[in-house]
Amino acid sequence: MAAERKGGVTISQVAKEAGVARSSVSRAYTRPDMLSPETVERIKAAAGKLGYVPNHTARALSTGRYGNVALIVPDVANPFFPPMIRAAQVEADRSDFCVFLGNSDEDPEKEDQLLGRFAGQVEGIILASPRLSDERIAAHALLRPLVLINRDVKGIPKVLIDSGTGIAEATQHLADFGHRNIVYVSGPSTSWSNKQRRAAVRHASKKLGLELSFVSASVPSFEAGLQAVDAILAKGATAAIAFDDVTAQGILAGLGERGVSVPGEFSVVGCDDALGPLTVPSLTTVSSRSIEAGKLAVSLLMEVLGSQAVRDASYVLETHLIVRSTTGHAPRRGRARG
Amino acid sequence: MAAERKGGVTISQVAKEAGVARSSVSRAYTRPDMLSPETVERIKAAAGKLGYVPNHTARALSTGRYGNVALIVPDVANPFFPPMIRAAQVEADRSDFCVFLGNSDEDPEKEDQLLGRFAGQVEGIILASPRLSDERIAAHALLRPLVLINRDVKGIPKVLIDSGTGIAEATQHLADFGHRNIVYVSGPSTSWSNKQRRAAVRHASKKLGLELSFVSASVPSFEAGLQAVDAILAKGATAAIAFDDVTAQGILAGLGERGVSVPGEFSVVGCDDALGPLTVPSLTTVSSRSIEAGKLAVSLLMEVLGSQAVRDASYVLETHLIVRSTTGHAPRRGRARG
DNA sequence: CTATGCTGTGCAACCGGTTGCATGTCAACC
DNA sequence: GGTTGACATGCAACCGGTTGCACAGCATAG
Repeated sequence: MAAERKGGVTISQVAKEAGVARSSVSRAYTRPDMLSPETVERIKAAAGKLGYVPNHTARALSTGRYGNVALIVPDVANPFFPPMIRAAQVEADRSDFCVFLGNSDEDPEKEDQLLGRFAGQVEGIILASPRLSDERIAAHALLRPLVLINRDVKGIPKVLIDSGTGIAEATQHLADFGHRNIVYVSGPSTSWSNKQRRAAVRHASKKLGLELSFVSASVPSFEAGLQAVDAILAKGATAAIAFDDVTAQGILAGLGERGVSVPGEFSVVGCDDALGPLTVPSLTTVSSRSIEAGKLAVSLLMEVLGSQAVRDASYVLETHLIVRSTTGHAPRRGRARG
Repeated sequence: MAAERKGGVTISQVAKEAGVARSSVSRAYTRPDMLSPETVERIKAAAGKLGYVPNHTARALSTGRYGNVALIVPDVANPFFPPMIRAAQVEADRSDFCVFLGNSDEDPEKEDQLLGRFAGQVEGIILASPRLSDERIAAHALLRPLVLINRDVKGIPKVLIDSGTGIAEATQHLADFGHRNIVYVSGPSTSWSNKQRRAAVRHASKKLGLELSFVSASVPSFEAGLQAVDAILAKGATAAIAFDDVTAQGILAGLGERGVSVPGEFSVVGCDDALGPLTVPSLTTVSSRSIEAGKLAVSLLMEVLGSQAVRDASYVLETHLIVRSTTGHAPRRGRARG
């Protein structure tokens, strides 16, 4: 309870107060079993009296264990990431780790820089949906423990969200509703997730005998979705599966503008469940499991830090379709194009 | 380009390589003007050859300048915060600072803990919309530089988003459309922003001669908005201003369920512009300026770090109404209740 | 030609912890 | 009863930088 001055109480002050050596104070915290119970007691009492708090930084310097991890994402403001960040944060907390957050702005260069800046003060790094090349990722992984989310690089531990399963369900769902001609509105070509989703919808359509076309919304945004609508309608489809929810919302807005009712005349499926049931009408989508991914990535990293051995573990999270209000029966006859 | 081993190159190795003392290597980076240009040159060359990178942690230990700041928010996943976090991140980056992110889960206790955990390794902390008591905040501020966002504690530098101006515009906007009876759907009672918004709508209504009632959605969530709808309609109002966009979305959904058309029969205004134009119909709302707030808070913190003197600066950000599609003319006659 | 001052560099202490090793104590064992 | 060993604690070096001070070299002033 003593009034602490700026900078705080040090181990030496506690040692003096308790009448022991500095090393004993240190051990009272790190290996109390090495000391007699009474000594520990006495030291803790002195520490409490002085308001001592171990200095994270000093400890890190001598042990090399920083007690920090970094999480780097392409865009904090993309609704896909915040839940993941939050989960990672909570999980790290359970191990008494602090989380550095980095925002790469979708820029590989920036990502590289951040990796460097954090390097000196974290024990491990989690890279979510990295835009960096496989080579650079591998190079960084050589220097310090790295865990990837939604990226598959040989030899590096990773957590993958398999949106393929959910997309397959979505395709089946549309087929069940009688849709015979659908469109996949694809996202960034460099995205691992986009590749996976595209492949899944193709595979499922083939199996179900649906006619499938592709429309590209190079960046996943509301505007891109909006602009894709004409191309989508031109394909003569009655339903669309979008790369993500934000794109899907754009598509919905575009359909609205053109007087196409959803789900009466056209069905739309999103991906990532980034918006929840918040929208009107609420979007049928594929669960993202980003929360579990964040949590898992941290615990995987902790595992790697514990034993050097774990290298190259992979977790794959399956996803599922969440049916809400933007999908319904295919219109009786292929609808007249507006 | 030399192959670095885990742990990295140290100042001593560079010193040996360059044939100088360790202190000179240090000075080559921190105060090159103290050294002859050739010496600096030689040291940098040696450093480059060895792949030396100054160790952030060691430097922090001896200087007390950590080069890190912490940002603590109540809920990363609340769409209000990610843009702010992102902006803070970017701004910190410009000063070569790294950002720790803390998530308090809306829990004062947790917030206190985080503050403690970060204490040892950051130079300053930004507390966004804290749930902590004024006393605890003041206590922490005594120990280290603190900047607040959306909280007004005497003597502590802060950035306030004045949603009052935007709310006043919203009220005027509704009055212009002929609404005479409106409802404010309030948020958490402990929230500084909620108090402010409530006061603003009251003040504006009085000035404009509008009839105003209150409905409480204790937590700001989609469900809370949904559940508030009956109470709102019971007031006989033709328009509602909600504490935030998420609540507003809930209200829209509830109105939809009851067959009340928006904006034909009822107008809704949100606050924070957290969802952008993504929704259908797009929400009329009050800009949040959370991006500027994040940026400003960091630069204010940097200022405080630079000179001990700045204490107790305040920035106030005015907000404005963003008109989209959920507001319109009041129905001719007070609508028949559903 | 000696006193004075400036410049560039090195020495060594320090930041606040951790940890290998040495020392001292005491009980158990042969 | 002296040896052995377990246990508790202290000493001092170390982590990788920073920085006050001392000192050497040289130029300028008196």
